[in-house]
Amino acid sequence: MTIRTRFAPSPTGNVHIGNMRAAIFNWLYARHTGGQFLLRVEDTDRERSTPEAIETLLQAMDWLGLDVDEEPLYQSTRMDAHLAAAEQLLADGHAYKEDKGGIGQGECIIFRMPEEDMVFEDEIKGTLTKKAADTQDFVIVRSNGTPVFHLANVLDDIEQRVTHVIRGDDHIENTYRHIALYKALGAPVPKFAHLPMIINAQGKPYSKRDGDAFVGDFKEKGFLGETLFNYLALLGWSPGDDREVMTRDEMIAAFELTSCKSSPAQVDLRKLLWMNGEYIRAMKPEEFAEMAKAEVSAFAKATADKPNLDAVLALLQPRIKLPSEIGPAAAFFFSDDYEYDEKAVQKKLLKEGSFQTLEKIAEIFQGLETFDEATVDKALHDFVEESGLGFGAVMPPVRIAVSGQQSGPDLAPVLSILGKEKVLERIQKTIDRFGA
RNA sequence: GGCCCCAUCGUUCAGCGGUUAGGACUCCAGGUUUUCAUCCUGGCAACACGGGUUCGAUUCCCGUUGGGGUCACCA
Repeated sequence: MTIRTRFAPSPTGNVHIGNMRAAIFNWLYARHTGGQFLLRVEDTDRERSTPEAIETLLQAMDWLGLDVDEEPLYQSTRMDAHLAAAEQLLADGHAYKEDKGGIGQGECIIFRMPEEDMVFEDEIKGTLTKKAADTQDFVIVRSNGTPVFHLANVLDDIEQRVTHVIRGDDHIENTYRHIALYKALGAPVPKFAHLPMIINAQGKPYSKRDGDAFVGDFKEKGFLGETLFNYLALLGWSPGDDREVMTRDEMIAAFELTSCKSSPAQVDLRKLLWMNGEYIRAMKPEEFAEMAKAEVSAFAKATADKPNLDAVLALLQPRIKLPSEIGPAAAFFFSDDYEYDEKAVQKKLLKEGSFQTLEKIAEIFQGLETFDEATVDKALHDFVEESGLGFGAVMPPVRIAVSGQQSGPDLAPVLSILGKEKVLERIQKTIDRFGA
């Protein structure tokens, strides 16, 4: 039997990472078993299920690489089928009508829970049981004639021939109802796997009400889809060994429902950030350049004598964890208008001998035939040695002079990329400005 | 409150009766002969508690405590 899993979100606003994590596990399991991964959009709440929300959802899935094997099923198209099933349930004596009062008017259809105790084998949690006395009949069709979640959800899972329902463990209580529904409908009961919740920094599960942790937020902040996928996959699951940064294929190969944990996990933004850095460092230079394009577009093309962009990016790639760090780090390469970091100036530049040093360095650079990295590096080292000043007295002033910063990539390549002329110009400018 | 689920370093993932309880993130120290980042080395840091079962429990069972879920004509 081909395994079929599904992701069944209601497109009400943004999808939070708890939901998306469930989607990832469904996808991973389908891919691992060579099965199919399906999408069902539970858009029966017309108020909140807007086309924009659906578009946002689809984009988030695409960003994470969660490809589906069949056209999405839109639940709103299934209302007739849902109601027909409710009528059948009524006819079979599995449901009855009642006026429960309340705001509604008239009768709703209520499903009759079986008298027996219930038990099922959860793929993750193990044996789960419920006494008949602890279950209650529940509404499947509202008095206004619309189907309720439980009915629609089960019917659509039957329609999509879902074999494994993998969802958050906040659905455990629902599962007893759903199993009863499957049986009353005469449909095979799928396997269930209940994932532990992902909790926020306050220890509370993410929910629709949470104002943060939307998938799109992570994209906007510059996290890569691959990073979030990998990180989320590791929340509640592990390959059983010490691997953490893994390729998609490795995760697919290693994924098992039985190796999922059943205790909740908290998102650690610091580790996510670290992992993003890992993915960025692993990028091919052209991929990194593509990503950086937007970050440097503001200044990289405007300058006629701009330095080699590829060289700058090569210097930056190992140093950043988010694309947003590229712009600020690259700016001084392209603009002479860089700001001088006040603290750096105070601490490292306005020191005894700094300006004499800068003048000497300028003199030495002036005499260099070529200005490639190795030459510049040698010149710097030779000067340090001959002058007896030490690196700490030489490098910082030079760095501040050409970049305004007290930290950054290795100095020699920075100088080489800027070019002799620019470097001399900037050293002179710095002396004029602060050395008087 | 009833019912249900959960419980290893601050976080995360290992451990599935006998281990110096391991890896990763974070943090700290040192190194890679300028800084920051990377990289390398080392370090700090955990089995919630109490009973059992057992020659022996982090591991199995029960209870306590703590956390969470669920009890809708929401999904």
